[in-house]
Amino acid sequence: MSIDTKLDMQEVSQIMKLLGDKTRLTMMKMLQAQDFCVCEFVEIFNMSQPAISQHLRKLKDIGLVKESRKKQWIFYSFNRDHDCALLIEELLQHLPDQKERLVELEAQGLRISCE
Amino acid sequence: MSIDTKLDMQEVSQIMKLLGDKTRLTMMKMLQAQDFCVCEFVEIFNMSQPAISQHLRKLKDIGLVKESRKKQWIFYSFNRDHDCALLIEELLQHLPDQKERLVELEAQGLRISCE
DNA sequence: TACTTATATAATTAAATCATTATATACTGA
DNA sequence: TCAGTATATAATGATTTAATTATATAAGTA
Repeated sequence: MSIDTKLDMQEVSQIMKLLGDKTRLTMMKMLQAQDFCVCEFVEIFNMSQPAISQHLRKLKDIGLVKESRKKQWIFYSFNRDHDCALLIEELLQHLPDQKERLVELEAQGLRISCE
Repeated sequence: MSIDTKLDMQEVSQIMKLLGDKTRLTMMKMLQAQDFCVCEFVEIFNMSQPAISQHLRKLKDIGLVKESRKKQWIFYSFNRDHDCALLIEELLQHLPDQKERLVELEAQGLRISCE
């Protein structure tokens, strides 16, 4: 049932703690589908920019997301190389996709496309 | 990939928050294999009885465990009827079994058997 | 270079969390 | 009924968490 050799209790509980916040859990669900930059999340969650930055930092510190700069924006992506990536992806499968949030963002013309 | 129709973000994040504590996560892993009573957990985790009771209460309040009295003991069991039971069981599969803890408990003669 | 936009960090505060001690409740058996 | 054991609840305090405001850094552009 698990491809990973068994994971560490300590590590998994820390990750669960991070996913125990609705904002971060939703972020991860969205990042499973595509990358987002900070300012998009600010709009999506209607939350202050530092609050968003701090959530992303926690996710980054524990290795669940990676960041990469593109032009003036910093995009965050799901880190599928993480030890617990499989566990997390399984978990996220149980959650509703957040399409409406993306649709709304696009409707407001706030989607950042960068290529 | 999921049998459950999609779960609620709010509910899942609350559950993840509960599993974000190493003691509770370990409890759930152990309860996946068999039932335990409070005093066994007190020994296993080497923690005060009220601390254990309060962890179990949180798990019970959110519906992850059920309790049943047997003689003077109260046994806790994994509630497989919970909405999120499947998700949780999947998650727990990734964790190492806690056999050593049980072995140690038995070695100390502190396992409560009740039938 | 100076201005604007995007993001990060620091300081602060309110609320939540977790363990402890003290106490109450409930069952068992003499 | 009383004593002992098992468990729950309440009160308290230390620590952590998550948001805010203020400020710093870095890139883009006129």
